Amino acid sequence: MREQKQSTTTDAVYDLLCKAIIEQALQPGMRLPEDTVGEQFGVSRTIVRHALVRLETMGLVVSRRNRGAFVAEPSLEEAQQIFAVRRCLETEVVRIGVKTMSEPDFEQLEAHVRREQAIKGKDGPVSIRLSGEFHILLAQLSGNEVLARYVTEVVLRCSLIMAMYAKSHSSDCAVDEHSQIIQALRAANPDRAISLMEHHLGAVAERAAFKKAPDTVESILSRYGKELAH
Amino acid sequence: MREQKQSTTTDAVYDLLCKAIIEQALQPGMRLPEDTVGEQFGVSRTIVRHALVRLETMGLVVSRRNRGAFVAEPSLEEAQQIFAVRRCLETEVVRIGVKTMSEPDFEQLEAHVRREQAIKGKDGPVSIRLSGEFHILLAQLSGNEVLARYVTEVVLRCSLIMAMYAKSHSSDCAVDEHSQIIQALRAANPDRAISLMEHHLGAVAERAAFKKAPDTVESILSRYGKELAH
DNA sequence: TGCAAGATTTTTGTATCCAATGTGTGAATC
DNA sequence: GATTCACACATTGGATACAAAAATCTTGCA
Repeated sequence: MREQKQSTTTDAVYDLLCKAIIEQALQPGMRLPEDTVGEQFGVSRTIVRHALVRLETMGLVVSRRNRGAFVAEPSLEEAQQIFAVRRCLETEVVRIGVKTMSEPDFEQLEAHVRREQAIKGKDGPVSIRLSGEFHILLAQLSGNEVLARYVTEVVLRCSLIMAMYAKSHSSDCAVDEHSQIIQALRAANPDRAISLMEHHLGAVAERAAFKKAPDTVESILSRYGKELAH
Repeated sequence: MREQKQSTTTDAVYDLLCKAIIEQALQPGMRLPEDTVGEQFGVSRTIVRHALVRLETMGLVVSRRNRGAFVAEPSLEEAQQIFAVRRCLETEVVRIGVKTMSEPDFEQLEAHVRREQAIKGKDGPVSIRLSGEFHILLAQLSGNEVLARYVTEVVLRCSLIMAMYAKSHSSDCAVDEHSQIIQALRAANPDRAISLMEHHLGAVAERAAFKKAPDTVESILSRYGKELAH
């Protein structure tokens, strides 16, 4: 999910936490006490803190002073903003992609889509993660590493949003759309690739925007529950 | 430059280092030993490390394992990539801005431009910083906080790039262009605003791309100097 | 019984300490 | 005299320890 150079302990903890959040093992609003996490992974708080700092700058956790870190609970407004940025960035990805990508890249993407199809409908959270990783891979293959980093960030945050708001991630059409995007890229058809991407992201955003009620109320209550309950 | 809520010591150190790098007080390639920085600011290495982690995720410093942190020296290729992302993001800023921004926002921007004009030509590094802060302010006024955060990042990195590659930052035209962008926004003319922004960033990127020789060779030599000198 | 104020406990913020790794210098050998 | 190896030094990676702040629990009082 990240660069492989010389992974330090911090990187490992970061990756694990990241994955756990995306796969909803750690749910939005959940507290992340430093020593609890540290004990679980067998590392000291120092490491955990570093990982949490990185997760915070990414927007996957928020931390309040002297209160600790919590898994982020993006509001609907924030979600809209993230989707807007994502649309903007990914449009750029395909714009570059049609010019720079070649056959091996397409094959790599298709291999990924096959993996998505294999797990389709079986494991929701993993399905969401794989779906996101398609976009991350696409961004990486564009060759612009800076762009890829930002896309990685917004995609991860979108995964969190989907986990929060989309009741059941019906990823059926999504996988198909991924294939179509690859085809448009292979055909070096920028307009079609861009419009497909826009449509695809629009669909994803809509799925998120409508099914909001149940999970959200609960998670908000979990924050203010003490005051409201009395 | 960042959120004001409850700034911890780490935030303060981060801000100072950030500013120092942007204003070229800390030049590209310069080492940042943790305890040296810590002594200067009167804090322990722990704090400095956290600040450095954040600066690294932002791309302003790079750190090599067991070697320490260095002020980043973006390559020309990296610079191109950053500019591409910046163009993409800032285009989105004005696209949103023409729809959401109102008179008070324009006045705030104009006030900033006046500050830019006041210092024009006097203090190069500060001029670069102010020039960048115009774009950051613009992004913040767009209302999309996520977008604003990314714009902040790329603008800061661009400032570093300008510091490295642009021999003398002739900000004369830049300030004018800022004013023109405000006018286009006020006239709610998206096409003109976007094209102005594109042109403006294109000009900035070009200034960076052409004047590369002297500073770069020097800074590269400073890294490999030991081997080459013998 | 309900509220409030203080004490306790938990958890973060920060500093210091030890170990591991990389760098540079210097001596020994070819 | 040049090259290579080894040892000492400096600096980071990581863990532990201490202090401060927040949350919780308890107890006293109305």
